Amino acid sequence: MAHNHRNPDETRARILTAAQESFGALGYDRASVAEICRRAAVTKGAFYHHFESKQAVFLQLLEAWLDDMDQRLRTFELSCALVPDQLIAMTTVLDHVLDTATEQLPIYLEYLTQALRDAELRQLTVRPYDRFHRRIADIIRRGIEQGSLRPVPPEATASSVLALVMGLLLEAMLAPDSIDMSAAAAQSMRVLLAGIIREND
Amino acid sequence: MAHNHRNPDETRARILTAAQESFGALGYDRASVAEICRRAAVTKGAFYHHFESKQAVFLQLLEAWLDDMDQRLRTFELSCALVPDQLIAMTTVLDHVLDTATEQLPIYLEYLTQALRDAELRQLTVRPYDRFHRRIADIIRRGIEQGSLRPVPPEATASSVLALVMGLLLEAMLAPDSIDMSAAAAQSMRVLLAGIIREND
DNA sequence: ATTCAGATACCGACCGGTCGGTATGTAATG
DNA sequence: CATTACATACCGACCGGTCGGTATCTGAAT
Repeated sequence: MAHNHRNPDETRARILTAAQESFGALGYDRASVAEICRRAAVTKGAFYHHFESKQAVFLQLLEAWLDDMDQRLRTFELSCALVPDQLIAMTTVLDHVLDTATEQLPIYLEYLTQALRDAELRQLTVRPYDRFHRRIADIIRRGIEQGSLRPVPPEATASSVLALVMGLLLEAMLAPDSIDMSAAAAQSMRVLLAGIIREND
Repeated sequence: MAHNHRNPDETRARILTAAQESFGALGYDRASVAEICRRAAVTKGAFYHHFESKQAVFLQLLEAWLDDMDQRLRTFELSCALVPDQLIAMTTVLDHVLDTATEQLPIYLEYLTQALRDAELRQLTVRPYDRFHRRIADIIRRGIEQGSLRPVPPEATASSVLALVMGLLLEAMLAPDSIDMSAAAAQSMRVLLAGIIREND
């Protein structure tokens, strides 16, 4: 091989990138460590020097992705004065998700199914989801306080919003070429908002 | 073995059931043919006598599931005079999915993830999905005609409805013990409907 | 400035085990 | 007796992970 000896950071990064590509293309089980190493132009020795196991690599990727999503959502925390506008604006996060991760999303779904079978892994996966949920519920609460939303139940409504977002994501994966995602997302959010907005005109 | 020699139909059914359980519990890749056979109290010979491959079994289960869903949705075709009531009623399909298949839900997710990667499977999955979509769009069109819905774009709104349903399904898998699913689904649908209903009171 | 010890980074052959699938046999059925 | 319906033994590919070894670097003692 002798690609660029002695650059542990870059080696690590290459392994992670290769793993992400392999997982996305083949799924967790079918993406073999050998394949990942091939793609990263790295030997198994290097792989197991930097990571404890195949699952550890996947976990790292998953956490990084969730952190990225969380950070992105946080940027919209106080972006708009009016809550409805903010929720509409947040749908643009979907654009990024689809742009950068359309290929990777299936493996995160698959991992989710595996996490559902393991109590420990489940917690790890569900916690960020709950964070999203709480964040959105807070936003809705704020909207109710400021009077831009009707007094809907915040938690249940947050569930609806999240469900809508997740569903749109699924839809985009199933029919990626059908329509403009950002428009569809904004439209859907507008429809849903129409039901909870307090009309003051 | 000598369980009940010479009952091909039952053997076939047992294999399918065992496969569904195994896939649901372990996922497609980890659910080995040997494990499926063990669970079905059947040998590999029987398995490969009745089915061409492991994937063929998987495909059969997938088609059966999609057909079942489609049939169930069809029963609501003309159940209610008013379209909003009909859409609310249709959320009860989610009850069935959750009631009878809580254990099997992961495999449904796996159906999706596999379909996302495999072109052939994708078509197979997308077609019924499109059918659902068209069905709902028709219902919405009917609602607009009968005046119970505002003149929203039917296709886009159908996407929103479907996305909401799929998202709720995902949510139920993530947090199955959190709340009553049927209530949450109906509530979400009501919120969404509030945005497209024509108020005439 | 040189040496050298120990840590770090990496190599690649190899291991036990599992996998989907097959070849071949045999017993029941019609 | 031909066909169907299984059973059993087995195959080669491949899997995640290990291990003994090597190359490269760091830093402290000389």
